[in-house]
Amino acid sequence: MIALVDCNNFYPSCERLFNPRIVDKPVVVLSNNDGCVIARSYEAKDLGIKMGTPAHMIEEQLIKEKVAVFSSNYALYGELSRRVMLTLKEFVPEVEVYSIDEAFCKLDLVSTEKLHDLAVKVKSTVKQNIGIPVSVGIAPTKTLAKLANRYAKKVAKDTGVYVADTPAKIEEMLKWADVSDVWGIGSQNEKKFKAQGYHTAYDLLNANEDWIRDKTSVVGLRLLKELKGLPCYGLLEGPPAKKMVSCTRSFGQALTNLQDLKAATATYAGKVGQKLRREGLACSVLYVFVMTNEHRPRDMQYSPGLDLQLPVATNNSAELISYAMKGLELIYKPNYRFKKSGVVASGLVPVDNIQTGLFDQRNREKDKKLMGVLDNINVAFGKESLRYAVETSCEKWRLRAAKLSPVYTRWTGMPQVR
DNA sequence: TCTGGGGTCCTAGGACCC
DNA sequence: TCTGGGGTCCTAGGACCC
Repeated sequence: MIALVDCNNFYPSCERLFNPRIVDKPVVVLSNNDGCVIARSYEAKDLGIKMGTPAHMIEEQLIKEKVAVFSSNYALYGELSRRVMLTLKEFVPEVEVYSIDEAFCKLDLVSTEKLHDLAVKVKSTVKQNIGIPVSVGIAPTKTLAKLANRYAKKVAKDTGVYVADTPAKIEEMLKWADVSDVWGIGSQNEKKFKAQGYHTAYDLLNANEDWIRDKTSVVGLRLLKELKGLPCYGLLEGPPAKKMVSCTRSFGQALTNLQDLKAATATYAGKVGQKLRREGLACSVLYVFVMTNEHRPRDMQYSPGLDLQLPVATNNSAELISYAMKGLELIYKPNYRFKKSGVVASGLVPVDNIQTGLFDQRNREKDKKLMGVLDNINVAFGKESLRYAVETSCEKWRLRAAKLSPVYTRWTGMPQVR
């Protein structure tokens, strides 16, 4: 059996933890740049605030309904997530951290009678130790466990736990679930399934496999098997090797001139370097892109990108920045209002496995030391203590984050009592 | 009237996830 | 004026090889 433990309204729950005044109030958390709503408390959901709604479109409602609004504070959420996951690992040895707010746990060693009690215990311990409410769904496969978790949240609310360990309990859940509730069925496939007359997850059990295969490829077939209780996905312990690393951002306001774009994009390239070094990886392909604002149809649109093949795989910020700048110069055209740019590294290889080039001029040992120093200084003295000149910080493109709460889990973010 | 077969690799685009 | 960011997987089709 597999459990899916999922934090309830994770980001709002994190904000509430250090701000008891908003415990019963509607809370929303905004995306980067304070753009749109990406997390809501139950109270905010009840007000009809939808996921992904642009904040500026519901500004009046937020004020009128006295909704507590926060910019996203990933440093805080990441730390609380880490603590929740540590607590889970005290109960179960095999835990797959699936995302910032959920984890699969393998429960093969737990007898059937004890599953429910264990789930209840996990839930109360996380609440007691960390302060974050979670729901637990238990079932024979990952896909069913996801569904059981949803069922626990929406139907078995009193306990927040649902154990789908018998055919009857699985059937009850499948008959309740809309096809769009199933893990792996997004909006496109929802349309296809419903047009064919499949509305609930239960309807899918008897669906024609050739049809499923034709419309949704092997992905759909696996999903079907999982719904029938035949596991296709095992527990993945430890994160799988990364295939790409990126840093892309919308700007606080549109940028037109090359210098501003360079400043922003160089910063992203530097960040990519940092991330690669943290993972012990180097990249052999670097993709750079800029984008105009597609939400402004009357603006001229131009969203080019360019792949650069690097002669020698690298994670050196200076080198990545210089390639990114070269790419940017090639794709840049004046007079467009650019809203976003980004840098994506792929062709990743472990650093100790880099093929050196015959004509390579760089002193890579020296580079490595320099990057080590750069990273250490930035860890010790805060994020951007040391950076390359081209990464000039600039109010024009800097993200908006007007409603950022403190990182309460750091010394500098501790609430003070006067 | 007739135009092989089998295979690999790469890429763009679509769909999905949180 | 204001609409997020970071990922993964699969497929079809083209290029290329022998």
